[in-house]
Amino acid sequence: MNERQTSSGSREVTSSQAEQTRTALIRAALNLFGQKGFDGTSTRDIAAAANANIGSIAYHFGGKEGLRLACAGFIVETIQRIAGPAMAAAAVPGEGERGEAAAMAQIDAILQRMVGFIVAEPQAGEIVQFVLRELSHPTAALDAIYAGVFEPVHRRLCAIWAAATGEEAEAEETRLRVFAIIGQVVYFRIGREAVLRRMGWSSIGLTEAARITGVITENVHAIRGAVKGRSS
Amino acid sequence: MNERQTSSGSREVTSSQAEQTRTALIRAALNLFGQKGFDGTSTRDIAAAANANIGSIAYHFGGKEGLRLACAGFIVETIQRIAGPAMAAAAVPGEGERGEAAAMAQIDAILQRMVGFIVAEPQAGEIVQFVLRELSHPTAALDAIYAGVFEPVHRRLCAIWAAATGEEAEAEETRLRVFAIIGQVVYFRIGREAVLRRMGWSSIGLTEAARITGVITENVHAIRGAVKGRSS
DNA sequence: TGACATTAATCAATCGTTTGATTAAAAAGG
DNA sequence: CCTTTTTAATCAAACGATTGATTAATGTCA
Repeated sequence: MNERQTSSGSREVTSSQAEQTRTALIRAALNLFGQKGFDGTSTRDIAAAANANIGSIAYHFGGKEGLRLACAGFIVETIQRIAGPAMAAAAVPGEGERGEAAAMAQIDAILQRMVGFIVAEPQAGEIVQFVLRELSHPTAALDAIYAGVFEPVHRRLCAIWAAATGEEAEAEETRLRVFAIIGQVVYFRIGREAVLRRMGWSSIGLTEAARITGVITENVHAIRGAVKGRSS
Repeated sequence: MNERQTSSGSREVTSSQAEQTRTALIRAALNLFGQKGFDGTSTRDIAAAANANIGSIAYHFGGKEGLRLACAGFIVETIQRIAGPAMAAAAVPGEGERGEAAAMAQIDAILQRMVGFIVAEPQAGEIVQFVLRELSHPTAALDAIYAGVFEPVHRRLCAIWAAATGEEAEAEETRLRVFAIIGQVVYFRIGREAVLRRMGWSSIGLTEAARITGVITENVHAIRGAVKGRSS
């Protein structure tokens, strides 16, 4: 009942009217859920923001809960699309110090991307907010996001960190270390309001993001140095 | 209408019946707000959990919004009470390397306390959750929490960090650095669900908190070393 | 007694969902 | 090729339930 027909051959592949309605609802819901929370958002607001009818939500997604799950799917697709390239294997340039330096350079690039996206990007704010709410109140939507984003990204970062330090990628310590590094980035979004007030900033744009990236990059390099120098 | 009487002299100082109702409502609200969010919590649930009548909320706090503000006040009092001693001036034992080592030792102690409280303490979870929700959706309650907790704690940490590194306490870089350090701790609460799944943990107790503290402490020491060694 | 506190009942408003009618387009039949 | 039938999609309207707030009556102490 919910699935669009994919029947005979000669049919317009590009967004049917129904597809437009679906994506409009998802976009609106993602925005409102992130901004006012799931419970704080009414289906009427979503429908109005999407220029769709209230009944469309039940028709296309089975209800408000189904729409939330669809938002999670949209997020997974989006993140995989924009974060995939930066996380790619980078054709491991070799073992030894050459490889370590290359891995560290990749970490720098990823950090810059992460800060730019998570902290500064305005259009990504709704996604981050949505995920943060899911993290503090897990539903089935989090399962999809964890499996599609958190798990693969964290695992990849652990591998790169291992390549940069010589540690074991899946060691408990490495996994915790990577979480701590991610935390440095993410907190500037979670604690955004506190950061703005304490720093006297009115917003976090490119300039402020660059300052944040500088400090965090310096931190990560220091940590890497300590971990590496520990073996001696 | 909202204020409790503080009338004649010979009155039992210990919790009057009204005072009990007030604190019961605040405790219940704090718990439920943190668990299900402000919009997700009904005044009926709060009253039921506090064994009080629905009307009591309007009577004592003027409404649901007033109760949220009262929760913020309760949080400020609580944090100041349990975090105050650890943050205290520690009677600065002197300048030079002696002072730096002492400051670093105090940072270690504070880190351990912070992780233990923010990440592991179950009864503090509701407070953290409440604050996190306020951070992502600021109301007047956040103003109280920022002024009573965030600002003084962050400022104090900056001062201690300055004493441990020789940097300037209120420099932009120092403030950002302290935020990054706090972020390492806080993320293990925000991303709790993701951490649990990735680490294969079923909960974060004393054992897990100790592992986290170990990694973060190592990180902070590495960062301090890099910042100090930079001047050469 | 009189001010404070609690209670049950009720209010209008809003919630998510469901309904039946309507439209447009594709499928089927000859 | 034209007609008939079926299906997908949207819409306005209304549903029952729940929301925060208010009220008037009652209870409770000093």
